[in-house]
Amino acid sequence: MATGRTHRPATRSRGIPEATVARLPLYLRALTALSERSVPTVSSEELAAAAGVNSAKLRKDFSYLGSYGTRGVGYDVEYLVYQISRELGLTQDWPIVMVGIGNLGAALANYGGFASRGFRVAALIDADKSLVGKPVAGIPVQHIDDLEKIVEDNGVSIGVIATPAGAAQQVCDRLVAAGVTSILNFAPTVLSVPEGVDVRKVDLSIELQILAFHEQRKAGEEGGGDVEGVLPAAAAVRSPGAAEGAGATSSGRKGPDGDLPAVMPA
Amino acid sequence: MATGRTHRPATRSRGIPEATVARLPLYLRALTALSERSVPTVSSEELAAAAGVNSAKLRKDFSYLGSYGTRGVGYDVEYLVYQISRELGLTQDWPIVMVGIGNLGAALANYGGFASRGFRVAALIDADKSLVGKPVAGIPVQHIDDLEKIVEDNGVSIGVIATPAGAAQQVCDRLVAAGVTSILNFAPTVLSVPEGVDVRKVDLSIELQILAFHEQRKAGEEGGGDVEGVLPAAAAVRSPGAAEGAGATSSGRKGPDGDLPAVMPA
DNA sequence: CTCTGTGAAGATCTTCACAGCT
DNA sequence: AGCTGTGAAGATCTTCACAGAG
Repeated sequence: MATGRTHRPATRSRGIPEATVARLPLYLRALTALSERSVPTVSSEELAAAAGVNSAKLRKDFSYLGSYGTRGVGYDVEYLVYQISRELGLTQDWPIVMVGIGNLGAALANYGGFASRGFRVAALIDADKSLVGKPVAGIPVQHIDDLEKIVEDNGVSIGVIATPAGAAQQVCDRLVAAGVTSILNFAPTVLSVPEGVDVRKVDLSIELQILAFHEQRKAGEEGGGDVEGVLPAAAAVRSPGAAEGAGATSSGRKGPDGDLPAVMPA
Repeated sequence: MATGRTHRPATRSRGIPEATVARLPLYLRALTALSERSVPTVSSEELAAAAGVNSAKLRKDFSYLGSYGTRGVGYDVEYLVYQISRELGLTQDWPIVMVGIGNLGAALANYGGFASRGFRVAALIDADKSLVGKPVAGIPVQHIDDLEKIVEDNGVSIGVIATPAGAAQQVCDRLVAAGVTSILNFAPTVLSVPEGVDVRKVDLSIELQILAFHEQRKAGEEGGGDVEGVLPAAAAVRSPGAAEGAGATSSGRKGPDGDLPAVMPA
């Protein structure tokens, strides 16, 4: 998980397992697709296949939400879409601010998925004055000097950081001070936040490194000479479904030459 | 997992837990930073703090790699950087191809983290002919018709998909057929791949939804019991912060495949 | 009979706490 | 002393397999 300053303490209240929460969006997407095709019901088997998980896991996940299925039949698509949306809090409007409008920030701003899922880009913020006023994805970029005001005026509680690594912590501190309590961090840095603030991190460098690890394992190795225990013939490979991540991984590292802002500064 | 068996993740001395592998890049980044400051050694406590994990976990993780520390002292930074790099397979060159050069693809291509170690963008590929030949991040975009040739000529085994959701599976199939065995998918779709191929997914929409879930939790139970949901009639809209919006969401219609392209179509 | 919901078993991952090297 | 390395306990997550609703 990518929760920054973890929160283990809290009372084990009526909670849905974190692993399950991480999969709900996946189910929701599959269900939405079915809904658009006017499919009325699905079995756990079918839905699981569409979401890329196994059916037992899916049924177990749903069991934490309640008994929304019908034995011998399956699940009502519309009803389930609604229940999951509600559970995820998507039945309400979430204004978000995005800080750092470089290549990545622009790509994120253009990401259609926001609007359709209860998220609304309330503001785009950057430190580069030459960008201010310029519209990106139809939204004019505002200067970072106004960050606090923007957050407060819009009642923003979720912020997205797509600045270079060096600016991330500072931006994070300001967002938190202004009232943001959930942050999605694209900068390759570990953010430290006070308790109560959630941080999820997305870093492509880490993802690539993990792939490289497995790739290395697949390709026969040369000098290494470890192998020994590997089964001949078919090497054990991770099941594709397992690659599904709770998302959030993190990191990236500095390079000899350039640092690696998650994206270009401006 | 689509069809078959779940593989027994072969338990061998060389088998590093997946959770550990996912953290190695984090440690590597922290170590690289220390290395650049010419710090000779670090204790598990210090390094753990820099990486954002607890020290017991870090020591346990390192124990899978071997005994690279010195009791009473700590770990030699340079040595550890090397060992982790080697373990992750970063001591070799990994040519990668990126398919789908829209906003996101361009952002990724410009991502400095690639070049700085192990990864090399061998080619940028897009289906849009008007983009072909145009340099992005200094690399000329090539047409997707040449995908197979490009992959083969460059010995590419890792591909990055940043196309719209609708094109992802097809691109994936072609990459795999051409020899790619590891894929980093940014398109909001579940890719199905043959056994032996690894897929990792990065999905912004999912990350935001997970944050929304936790955010909703924090918002407190100001209202009263949520529970018991009725069918999607009037969605309850509750604003998290001060101001508020009124967009109900749930199952709004939107793009073609019900989902959002990770970025502008290529 | 079909397919959900779930107790229980199994597999992983995390944390503790301390033996043992330096 | 200080700090690593690790068995063992604990917490989570996954999978099995079947009772039982429809």
